[in-house]
Amino acid sequence: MLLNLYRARPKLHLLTPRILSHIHLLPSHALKSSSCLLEAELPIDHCVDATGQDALSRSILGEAGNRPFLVCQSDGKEGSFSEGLAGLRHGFEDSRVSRFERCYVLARKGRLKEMRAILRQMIDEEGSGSAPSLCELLLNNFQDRDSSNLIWDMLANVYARSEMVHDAVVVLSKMDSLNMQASISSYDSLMYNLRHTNLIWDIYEEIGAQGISHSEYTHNILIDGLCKQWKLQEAIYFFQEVRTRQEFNPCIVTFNTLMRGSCNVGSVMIAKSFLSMMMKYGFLPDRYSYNTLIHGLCVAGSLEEALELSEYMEKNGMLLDVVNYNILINGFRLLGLMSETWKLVRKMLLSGLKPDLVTYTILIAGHCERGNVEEGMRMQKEIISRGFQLNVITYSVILNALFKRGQVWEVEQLLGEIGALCLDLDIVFYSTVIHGYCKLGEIEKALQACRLMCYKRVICNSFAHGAILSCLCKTGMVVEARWYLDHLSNSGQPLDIILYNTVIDGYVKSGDIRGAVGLYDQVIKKGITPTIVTYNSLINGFCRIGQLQVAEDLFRTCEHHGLVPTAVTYTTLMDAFCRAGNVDAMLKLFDDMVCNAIMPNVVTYSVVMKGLCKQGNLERAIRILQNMSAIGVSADQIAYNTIIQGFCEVRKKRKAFYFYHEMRRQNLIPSPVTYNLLINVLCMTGEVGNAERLLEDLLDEGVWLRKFAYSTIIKVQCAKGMPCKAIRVFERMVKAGFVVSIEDYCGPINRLCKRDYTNESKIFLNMMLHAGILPDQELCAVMCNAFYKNGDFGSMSAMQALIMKCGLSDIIYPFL
DNA sequence: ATAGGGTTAG
Repeated sequence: MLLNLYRARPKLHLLTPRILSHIHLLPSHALKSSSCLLEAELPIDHCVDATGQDALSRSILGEAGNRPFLVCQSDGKEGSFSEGLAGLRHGFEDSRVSRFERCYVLARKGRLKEMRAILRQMIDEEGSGSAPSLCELLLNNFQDRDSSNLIWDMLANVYARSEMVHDAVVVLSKMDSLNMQASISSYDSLMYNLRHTNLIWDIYEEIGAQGISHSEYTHNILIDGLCKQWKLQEAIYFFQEVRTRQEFNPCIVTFNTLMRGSCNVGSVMIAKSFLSMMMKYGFLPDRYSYNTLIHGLCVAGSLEEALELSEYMEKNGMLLDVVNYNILINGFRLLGLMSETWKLVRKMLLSGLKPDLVTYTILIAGHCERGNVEEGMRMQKEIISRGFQLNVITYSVILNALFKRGQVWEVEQLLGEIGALCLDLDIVFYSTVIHGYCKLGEIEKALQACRLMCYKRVICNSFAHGAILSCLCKTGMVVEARWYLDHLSNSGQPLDIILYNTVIDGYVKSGDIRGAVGLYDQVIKKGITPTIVTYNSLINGFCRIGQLQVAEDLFRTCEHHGLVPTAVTYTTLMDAFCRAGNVDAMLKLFDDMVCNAIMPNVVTYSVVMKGLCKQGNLERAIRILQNMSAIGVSADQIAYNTIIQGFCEVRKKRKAFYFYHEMRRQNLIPSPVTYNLLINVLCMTGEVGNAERLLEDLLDEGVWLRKFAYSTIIKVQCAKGMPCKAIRVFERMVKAGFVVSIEDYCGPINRLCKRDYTNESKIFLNMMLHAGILPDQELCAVMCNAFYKNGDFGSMSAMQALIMKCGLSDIIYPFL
């Protein structure tokens, strides 16, 4: 589906402000006002943004659509859409009335299960937003009948359970106005479906106001909701309150819920105290109690205690189940101990349990995180061969790994597979894809995923906003990113610092330090606490414009604010010092960093090596390279390029090539920059032949080179009087698909003219004209002068004709 | 009940 939609969807423009204004989404600001939230909870057809307009969905669903009858509008005419709808409506009436009739019969006979099934089916067919019309139907056709209260209540109940909370509320309020009382079960269901929102309190109070007595579930639902909203304090307070007022008898589920809530906010201690409280109440912990605590311990990194607890559980006669094993395997994964996981899997198999999709997902995620994507992919194949259907979480994990590895082809392949499965893709999936494409610079693809997400009306959250913002920044649309951010902020959503960081960095990257500082001021004004990342970006911004003093001041500022500088902070400043030529200051910072126990990483070491090379201290640079791998930081492409560049700059070819081979021995793929450096150093030291051979070898290997590699050789060949070879390399360059410009011809022609290879320079000129590029005045002057110097007056007059034709003014001849 | 996504430096 995903890929199909990519192709089939009419191409919208880049994310224009008009569209952007419609993809801000409701969830957080919806929490503030109940009416908005109810809109937000609805499926796509009834989602309207704050202004009540929804241009994007109109443009997709057609102007008339408040229900997604996509088929009806296939010819694009509004008229036919409404007619089609009216026709469908008409046909519905009878069946709806007769089905309600059956419900009344069943209600009278007390066959409530069958009655519920009919309502369930009706609501499934009608979809969300159907409550007003069903209520009207009931009012018009079944007023004053027996069992009405029951039918209405069941209708509210079924809506609530089908997660159509808005419709459930419509039915309940209609009931209220008709003096019918709803059951606690309907209120419980509604509360449960609103448990992620503030409205949970409103419903709870409504129950009290209606004078309906609580069920055994009511309090538990409220406590669970508060825990889900990370409001542990509030949950505990409510728990104590109703308990002391003796309105509530807690059960095992209550304690398990509170334990999970405690663990989720990182307090295993509090969870443990609930466990003992539970036992004081005379409850024995069940499987859920243990699993909750074991999970909490694993997430907190206390794997040993988690293992002890699971042994204790086993000793108490409770066999470990798949969930339990999964929790423990995940505990190993969280500590990066993938090599230990097979023991648990084996134990699991020996006790007759089979790993499930969750087990595999944990294992795949773990392997991918440790960089072993191959093993992850192997497991993917294994689960499929075992007959599992992967779900959206597993796919997200794998996609994320592939994106991080830059394996675009595999990504596309997998997206195609997923598209064919008609999975319901969720917000995490989309933000993974958007971020992934963004990082790879595939902005158009990122925007496509963005549009698809909006089209599917998947409600955006902070992660997805972040993905959109970084996408905009990366395309150079910082102004739009800022606009988007302000728009989010104005709609009342509390924005997290990461979103601000993204845009602040966007400003920095576009060279707009004032924009960056301006936004930083906004952050402070709003009372949002900046993070070290905020400062890192600002420091980088000032470094880029050469204001090192300000950058250093900022560095002190974050220490004052109690923020701990990271390797990025140090490395940014170190690199700035290095560029400013102050290698000693760079090394001093490096020492400070080590003294402050901030671990340098591969980027830091590369900067240090760059500085040392700049100082001519190549031996020490080599030692850094050796040391870093000794302490477990493995050198990457750029680290090797740095040292190779160091040696190239002092023309030490042997050493440069030594590290090139070393790089390949480490299974690192040299980058185009590596080859530029090597070819350049060969050319600069007169080894044109070797440069040519290297080029040939690389091309034979299928290596992708930059234009620089070709043009460096061409220039030297021309300068050394090898025009024929130069022409051949030039042809290869064109054949490789590079776009050639006038400069690419000027280089060789200048050099050939200088050495009086006028005939050969004419070949380059012809190739250039053939490519549709006209010479400029400077090039004509160079050539005319060369022809004049060599007495080639025929060519001179031909050149004159060309000058006229190109509309260039007269040439000044220094020789005349 | 258990599994997935974000910002910064060479």
